[in-house]
Amino acid sequence: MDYLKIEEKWNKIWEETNLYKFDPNKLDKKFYLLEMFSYPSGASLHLGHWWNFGLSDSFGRFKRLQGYNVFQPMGFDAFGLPAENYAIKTGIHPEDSTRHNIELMEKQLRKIGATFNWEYELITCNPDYYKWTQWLFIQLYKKGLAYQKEAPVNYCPSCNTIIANEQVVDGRCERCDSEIIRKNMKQWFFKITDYAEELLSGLDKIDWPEKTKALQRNWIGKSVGAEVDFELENKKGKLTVFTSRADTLYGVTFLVIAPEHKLVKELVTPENKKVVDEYIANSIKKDEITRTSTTLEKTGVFTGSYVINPLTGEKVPVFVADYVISTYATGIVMGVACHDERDFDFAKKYNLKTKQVLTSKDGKEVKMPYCQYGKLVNSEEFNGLTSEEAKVKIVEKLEKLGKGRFKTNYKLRDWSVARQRYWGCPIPIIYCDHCGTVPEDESRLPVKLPHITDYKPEGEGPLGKCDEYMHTTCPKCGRPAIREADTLDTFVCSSFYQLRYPESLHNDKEIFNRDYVNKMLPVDCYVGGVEHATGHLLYSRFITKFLRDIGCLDFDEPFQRLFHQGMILGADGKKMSKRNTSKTADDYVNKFGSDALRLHMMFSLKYADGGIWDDAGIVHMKEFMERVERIVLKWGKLTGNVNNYGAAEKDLDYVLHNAIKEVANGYESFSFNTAVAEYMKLVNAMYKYDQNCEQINAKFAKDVAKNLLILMAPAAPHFTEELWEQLGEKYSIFNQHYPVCDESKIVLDEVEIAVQVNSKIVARMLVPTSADNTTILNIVKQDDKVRSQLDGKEVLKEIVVPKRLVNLIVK
RNA sequence: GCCGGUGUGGCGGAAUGGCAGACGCAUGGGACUUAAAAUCCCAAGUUCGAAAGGACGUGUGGGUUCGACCCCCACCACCGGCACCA
Repeated sequence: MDYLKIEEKWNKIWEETNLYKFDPNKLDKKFYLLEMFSYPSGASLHLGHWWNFGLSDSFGRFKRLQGYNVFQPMGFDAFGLPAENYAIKTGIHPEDSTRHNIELMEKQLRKIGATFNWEYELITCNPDYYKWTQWLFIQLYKKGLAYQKEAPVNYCPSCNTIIANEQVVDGRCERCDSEIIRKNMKQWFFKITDYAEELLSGLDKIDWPEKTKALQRNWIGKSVGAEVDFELENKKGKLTVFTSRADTLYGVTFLVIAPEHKLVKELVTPENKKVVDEYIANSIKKDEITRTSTTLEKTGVFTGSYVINPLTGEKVPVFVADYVISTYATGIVMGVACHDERDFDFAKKYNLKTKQVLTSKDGKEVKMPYCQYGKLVNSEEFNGLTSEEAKVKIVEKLEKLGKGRFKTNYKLRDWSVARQRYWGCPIPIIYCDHCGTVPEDESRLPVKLPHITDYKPEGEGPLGKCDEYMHTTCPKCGRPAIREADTLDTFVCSSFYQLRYPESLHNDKEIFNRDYVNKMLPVDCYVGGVEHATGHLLYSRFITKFLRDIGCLDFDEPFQRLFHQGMILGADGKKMSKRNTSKTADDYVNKFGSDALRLHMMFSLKYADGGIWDDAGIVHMKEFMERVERIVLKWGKLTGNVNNYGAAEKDLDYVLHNAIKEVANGYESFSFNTAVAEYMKLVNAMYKYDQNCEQINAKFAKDVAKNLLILMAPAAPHFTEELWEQLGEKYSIFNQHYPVCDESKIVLDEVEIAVQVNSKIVARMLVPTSADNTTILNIVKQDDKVRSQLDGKEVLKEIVVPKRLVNLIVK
């Protein structure tokens, strides 16, 4: 078989006959399968793309055979730094290079022969798409969820832009590996923190890998505790701390405030000012150099001020120390030297007072610092309570005194969305001298990104240099006004694309139709890498919940099921790239065909784990296909009139129906390797039957051959379609229905059981599958070998595991 | 440090608590052939044994169970994430 020819042939026919067209009117059995769309980077498609798109496509084809109306759209996340950096490197305008790359990638993606619904293609840099990105921004702005504030941001001096927390890896830029600087800048944020609790609790109702849920939980970082107010000693005012260990409140011997905290200035007494200023200057510098080191010794300086413990009335000194983070909770921490590791180190270093307020629950002596829960001591009326009890009782008392309250904190920060770059979605905000900050009028959307030539990033949005873009009129008062020069983080663009896909064709009136989106979503299965766990996957959930709250849709979660593929790696164990693969996907396709490549990928590595690419087996996959071809063509054209259904037929039927069951299980769980193994087992059994039967039951054999083709269709689409035609069957194999497993065929009449006496196997025998436990025991006990083992001894206990094993325990 | 995951032959990898290593690669052998290629078949965890057969085997140590790769406890190694989060 000429694989290249048949691939070309069927790709063409499938396209011309619209075989995979999604029917928007048949939604009762729709299946929305989505693969994370990709950046149109300049490189040509490599094996990793085949791995990602080809294999999830096989899953889609399997669902199609099961009778689902599969919706599997494809598109491009076309804005953003990679596309722009590539453009800067090559000197070609981002728009031109992006369009060119999309064209190139699209052509190659089509070659995979995947059943993508290209007619729904989305490209995020198209005005008819980013119109809705801007619309979304405006809705968030109207609800107060898009806002500007002066905030410390991660600034990459090489890319000349602010980047999100998620894009900082070990204090470095994930793109260019430069050291990140912390800077205070006026920035646009989305208030994702408003949804922290729901983003957390929603995880319980979706079918996602535990790993990913754990990552998000960790990232959201819920911490239940209390706020406690400490009055200043000699002045009016108070310092509020957050603690999850209110049970240790009686043990507070100092307070620590973050160097960047606003109140530091007020706390510093004149005689301490010089030291404190120096310390702050130092720690801010340290921030830039080694922010992430946890082994760093705890340092700090005394401010000169004291506060009063609200319960004990004790005077407590206040320190500035950079082990306290200004952006988490209140930025002030109570120091309990005896019951916190860090506070202990700090107190020891500066010779501060310590006070033990906890002992172990069982009264054993404890070693300092004792950080576990225990029993309270030195805590007045709370003595004797457990930590768990005291955490509640103490805060209740503080509430009565008006000096504290229960409080829950989250590590999650608001989402920084502005980028000082050119190639992104323009922020639809206008600054008017009379009206202030005004969102663009929705009727004037999209705010088009101008085609400019000087797009090099220089710390401020390059759009600022484009007068025609910047100067506009205020949508409120009509007077001249200035536009926002920044563009949006691409994660904004990709936070709702799954909602827009179903209607990308025809709805230019609204972001999507409410009824229709409710029927099409959530996405039934979302496939993509785990690297987006705390980025895209969290943002999409947030935006979905927001759109629900403003009445655009009625569901809570965008992706019902999520599956992460593993990554396919080069010979050096590193991410696949041109450098570490000597052969491209095209090389393999040309030599063995795309079906063989796909089958080999499915079989040789676990989809969930990935691993190092090894092409050694691919030639054998081609041989396997030839093996299939020979037997299928032989059996499919048999004309004998033997109608016997004997032991051989029964055996083969067993293998077939077992395969029907296991192949389905394999696809459902993305265990493609075991699905392919089942094909091989079935083919082996067919050859055996072919050899061992003098006369072949032609009708039966034909049926097995056809079933094999249908089972294999998702894994080798062109190949099976061609054979299907050669058998004279009607176009197309993908209109067939996945065979039904006849359970009765995979139950054997007789089953071998092992008889154990005291856990030692003494005999093996055949018993009817239908026999119940009593019958089996009777048969067993009559057996000579068993009787001799029992030797008249009394049976204490009989265990019968149907179909497998009998165990007699004797005295 | 905390959270999550993984650990099975020379290799990729299978096993609702029930004959561990399916299926395949690499390996060895056989049939067909003048020969080779192609094709088809067989063997194969380790170890002792000529063989029949036995012993040991799923990172380590315990436990539950008639029975554990699988469940529980402790530990080790590797991978991933978070990391001074109060």
